[in-house]
Amino acid sequence: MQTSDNPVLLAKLPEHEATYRRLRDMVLFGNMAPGQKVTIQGITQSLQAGMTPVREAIRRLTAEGALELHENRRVSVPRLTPSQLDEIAFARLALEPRLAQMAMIRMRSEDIDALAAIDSEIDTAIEAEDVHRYLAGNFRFHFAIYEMAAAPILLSLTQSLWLRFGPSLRVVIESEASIGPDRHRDAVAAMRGQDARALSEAVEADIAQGMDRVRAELAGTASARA
Amino acid sequence: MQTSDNPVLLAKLPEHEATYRRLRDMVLFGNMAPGQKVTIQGITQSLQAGMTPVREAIRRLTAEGALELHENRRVSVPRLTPSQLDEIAFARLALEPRLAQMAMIRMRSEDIDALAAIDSEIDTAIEAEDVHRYLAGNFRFHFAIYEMAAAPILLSLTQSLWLRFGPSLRVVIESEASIGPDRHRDAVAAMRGQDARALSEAVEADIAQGMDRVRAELAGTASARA
DNA sequence: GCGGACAGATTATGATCAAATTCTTTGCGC
DNA sequence: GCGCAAAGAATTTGATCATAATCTGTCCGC
Repeated sequence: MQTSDNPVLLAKLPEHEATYRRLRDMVLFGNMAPGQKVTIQGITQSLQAGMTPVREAIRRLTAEGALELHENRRVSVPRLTPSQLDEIAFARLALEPRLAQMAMIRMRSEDIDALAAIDSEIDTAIEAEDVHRYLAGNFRFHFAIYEMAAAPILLSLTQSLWLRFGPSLRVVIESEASIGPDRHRDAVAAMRGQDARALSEAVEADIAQGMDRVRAELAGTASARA
Repeated sequence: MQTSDNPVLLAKLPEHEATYRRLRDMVLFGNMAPGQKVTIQGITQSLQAGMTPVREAIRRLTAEGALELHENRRVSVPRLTPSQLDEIAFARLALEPRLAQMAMIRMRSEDIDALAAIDSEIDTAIEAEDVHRYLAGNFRFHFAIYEMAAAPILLSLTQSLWLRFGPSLRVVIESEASIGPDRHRDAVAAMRGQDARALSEAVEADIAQGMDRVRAELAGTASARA
């Protein structure tokens, strides 16, 4: 799965692929709210695309868990329950530390430098309070690592998980909670030292921290809506 | 995801859903060979369906990893590499024992009886050398358990994994290797005794056994093709 | 309340266009 | 004259669109 989204190559993509990526990025980077309704005709107009490509993109995202079909055959952005969030946390903890370890073995010094660069971009995004760039940077940081693991199946499972909690991140960011310790920096340090154990712990801590923030915010909005 | 495929309800399904399930079952139960080409017009004719439903079913299966898109935008059934098989085995071992444990807690005595019944159906299918019924029974046994875990996200990840190694099962069966000890019976016994540890071990052993058979066969056909 | 018509949205079909593969033919060199 | 290879035509396949048919939910009138 291509995550680098080079704009030069993006022009030559087939319509359904371009539509898929635009919708996916909206889901991934907090541009869609949990519970939001998604209509084919709505997307058709807002994205200036035909009906068939939109249909396909929606089906694909639905299969990946990013969107949800109701019995009425309506489509919406899933609203996570605490129990589902636990499932995601469990699966992420099972997959992502492994991916990171597999990646570390294959990593060159220059790859680690690139990761550090991404991480500092994230810091500037945080300072500028640019939510979209923060989320995009965070995604790039994690998947730049995971892609080096050369484990396409585990990677696609992980991508599916990120798609599922993506919409919930928006709310987290809006609350501007405490950022906490920088687990990315710990991870980079562990990779520099080829310390598998430390890397695993850094990734686990990052996941736990992120999921906890979602969990807290989810509880907040749930009570607010009730 | 509906796996019980009740034929009464199946008539009322929308075309694209029915097409999806037929294709999915073909993938899952060894009716498609790894490497086989899948053309949209070919499916249109063999399944007597329209073009749009077939397109959607293929897109959906592609998103789930059951089918593979090439750069030429052609579609085929993936041929697993040993490394990918390791990924699947790792992910299965991470997810399925957990699902089984979650399911066991919610299980009633009658549910366990139903599982035992499925398992004996499997035995008769083996005696009759009915490959399709054996594979379908095996699938039903595992997912009857996993569905009781009430963990939809972990369930869909697991389903994606089964879709990926489904086509490779055909070859395994053709070779009619030794069946080995019946891990299903061990699992049922563990559930009867509410023994989480034993259940986990039975599931792990069943997965390891199954994956090993695929691995051995995969190595065989690889050398045969070389 | 109950029922039916209406509006909005989705599903499904078939046609049309574009891309890729295959096959054939043509031309060159030996 | 023979064989290889490149060019091009024909076929196959995929992508997109416009449209018709179907379904769902709602709103009005009784």
